[in-house]
Amino acid sequence: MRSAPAKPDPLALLRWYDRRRRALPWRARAGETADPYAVWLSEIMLQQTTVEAVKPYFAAFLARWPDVAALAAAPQEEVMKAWAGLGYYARARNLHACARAIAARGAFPREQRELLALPGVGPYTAAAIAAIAYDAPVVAVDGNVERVVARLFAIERPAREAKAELREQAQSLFPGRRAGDFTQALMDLGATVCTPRGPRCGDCPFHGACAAERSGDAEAFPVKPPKTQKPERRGAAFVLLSDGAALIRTRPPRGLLGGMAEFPSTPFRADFDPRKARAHAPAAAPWRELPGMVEHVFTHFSLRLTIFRATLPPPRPGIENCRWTELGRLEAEGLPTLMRKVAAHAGLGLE
DNA sequence: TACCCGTGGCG
DNA sequence: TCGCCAAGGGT
Repeated sequence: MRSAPAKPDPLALLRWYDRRRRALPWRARAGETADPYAVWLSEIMLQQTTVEAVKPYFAAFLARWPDVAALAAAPQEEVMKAWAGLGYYARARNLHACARAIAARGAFPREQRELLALPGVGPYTAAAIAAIAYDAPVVAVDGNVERVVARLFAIERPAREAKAELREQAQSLFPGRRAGDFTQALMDLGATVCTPRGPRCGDCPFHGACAAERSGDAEAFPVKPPKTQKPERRGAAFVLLSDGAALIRTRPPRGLLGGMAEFPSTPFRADFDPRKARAHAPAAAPWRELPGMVEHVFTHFSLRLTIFRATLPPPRPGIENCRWTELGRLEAEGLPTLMRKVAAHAGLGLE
């Protein structure tokens, strides 16, 4: 009779972490205490976002707003501009609201329940802050940890359906000390060894104690839900120029690209009718349809935009809900990537 | 509960 | 080239 498979040893993971932990700008060095502000800021930026994409934004935010009081005192518009290009703009809105809430109450809450009540802070982020900044005995479960745990225990259901089980199993691994290190160790393991594709099981501190590895196909976990096709939408954007300036406006505060600057545009729709595009133009002008389209892929649809361009002689007219921005200052407007593509397509630079 | 919400890099 | 996917949260 075969011996029972080894159980995962959490202390082996901590030993691995002590050797292989990543040095990250928001992470305290070994033995030092993390700054709650830096932990919170980084955790918000890292939501669904890669480490490399976050690094320059984190540095810029920390340099400009070195503590939560400074961020709370900033105009929301400035925060949105500084966030431009990072995506998921509701995060920036919530970040600012959260900074004001924290400044108003005087300090970061330490309790997970209070953290959870903050805007933009969900179950993962609350647990991460509690564990990393305050050493609370909780395991934060992000996509990395879900993957590690799904493999360790060969969980057959997709992560979406198995959230509760994944959290319970992750928490069951907690060794009872070094909570911040343990959570970050699981995440580092998922990011560098137990990767979505091509996991390096031979380098894993759980080698020999992982059910997915024993199955012979660790990569098959976590089980993926069936993929659905991404629909296509279309629309048009209008680039109006006059006397060295371009016409822009601010999008509504919620929804797609909420609160971000844009060139006046039609709604983006599956049933967009190009013949009616000109009816959405911000002003009467000698509009010319440019050849080609701007293509962009969002989370849940892909977009093809027709670009219209026109030039008006000075003086520049006032146009409702819009403003003129000098071409040299377009960069400082904090255009989201889609609108940077529009600018480039219209020959305004911003490649 | 499902759906909504960006972006850039990688195999 | 293109689908996949990364430290999720809000509604």
